Amino acid sequence: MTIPVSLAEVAALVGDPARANILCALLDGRALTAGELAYAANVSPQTTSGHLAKLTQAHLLDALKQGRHRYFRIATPQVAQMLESIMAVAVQAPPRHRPVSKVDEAMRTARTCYDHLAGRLGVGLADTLCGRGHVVLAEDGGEVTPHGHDFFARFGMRLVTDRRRIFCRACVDWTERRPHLAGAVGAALADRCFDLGWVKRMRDTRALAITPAGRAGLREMFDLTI
Amino acid sequence: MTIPVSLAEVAALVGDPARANILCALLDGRALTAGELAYAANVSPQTTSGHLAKLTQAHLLDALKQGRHRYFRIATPQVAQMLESIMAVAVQAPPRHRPVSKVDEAMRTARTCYDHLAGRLGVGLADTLCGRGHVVLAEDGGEVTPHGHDFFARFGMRLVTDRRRIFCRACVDWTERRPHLAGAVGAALADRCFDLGWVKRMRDTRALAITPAGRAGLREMFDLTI
DNA sequence: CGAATGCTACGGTTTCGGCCGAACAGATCG
DNA sequence: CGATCTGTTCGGCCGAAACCGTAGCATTCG
Repeated sequence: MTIPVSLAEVAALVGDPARANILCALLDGRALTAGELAYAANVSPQTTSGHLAKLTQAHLLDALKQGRHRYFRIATPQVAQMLESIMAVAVQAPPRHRPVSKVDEAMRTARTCYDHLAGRLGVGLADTLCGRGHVVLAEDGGEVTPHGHDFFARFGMRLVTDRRRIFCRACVDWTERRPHLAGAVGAALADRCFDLGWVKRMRDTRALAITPAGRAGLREMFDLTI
Repeated sequence: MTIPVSLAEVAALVGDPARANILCALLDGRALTAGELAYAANVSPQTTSGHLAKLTQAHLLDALKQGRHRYFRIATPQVAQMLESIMAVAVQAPPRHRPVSKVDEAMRTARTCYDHLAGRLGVGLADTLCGRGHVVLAEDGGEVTPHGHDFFARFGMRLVTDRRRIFCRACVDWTERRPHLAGAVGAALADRCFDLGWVKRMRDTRALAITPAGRAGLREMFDLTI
């Protein structure tokens, strides 16, 4: 019975509100300092320090020392996927009171999800790609069609055939409750959108701003108006 | 900031040892009574009752009343996948002291994982299928090749092209630390093995017994000796 | 070299939640 | 209709852990 024990240990780590805030803040893949995370978690730096120690000891986070700062980031893609899957359950579990805040509204439009795009933007892209037969998505998997490979190449995406992350994966969007594109394909798509200057990161949030160029490009290439 | 809150709530539910035991006991997809779950969780029936109330209220479990018993089971495949992904992190997170017990040894050989096969058996099947080019597996996705479709048809599996679960999925095995077959294909493969009488469930555990017929069949069809 | 900054270590307080004993509600059976 | 079994509710106990204040160590800057 050693399995449930470690299961509970990891889940308990995520189960604390302050630590959940920290992990969510790191979900866009960037590395943040202990101070920034303390602000994100709404607790004092001392308390945050303790939490960060636990999270790194359990190898949920990586710590990177740089000068008098310490940068923390999600340790492995598995950890990010774990958090995603918990969120997928969390959003549809309780039909609870869920007030819409202003920040949430921006997040709902477009945001990063570890290394790919989510929100209305992410779901919209996935819809278009599905509708045109470039990809096929289901709740727990996905596939790029030959047409899709051609299209992605024309779009300027380099699909690396890595041994560890070949495939595209569906990730249930926790605001739209429908799948968006994740995995290697999702990451490449997001990279390309950043390179083209279609979207830009905003300060202090995972929400993304869609630039005018992005608006035009999305309409032209993907029939998409957000 | 409503997302991290619900994230923490769900994770905290899984984060209690007793509840983790309950969820693990239900991971093979069967429905168990409150009493059986109390035994599995190693706590009193009263305590278990409280835990079960919380889990069903959060829609992690389904409750089914039948006579004077109440049967509980995992509510949705998403919940099962969430638990799998947490375990995937849990096993590789701490290089901790991990004593090998006897029960664990049986589990390590062959067991069910929600609705598909895991352990040395599951990993071995995945290896063979990969090696022969019937499926391609990566850490976060998978694909059935045309040859694979033929082979599965010859093997007597009915691959339903359901809109919701088309694809095959890799599930990182927490004992072997390598992927085994999950998703619709994994479930169909497991079903076929049960139908052929190759494996049988054992009492009070998710471990599986491989029958003599199974041993022969696995060697003949899959070059596999467990 | 002192001062300021970023982070961590320690102690004490407080709150939260798991746990069991006892009592209660339905269902089944003789 | 009592006896028994399964499961739930209530009340009180107790331990674990989250939190902050104070203090201490490293790094950078004036």
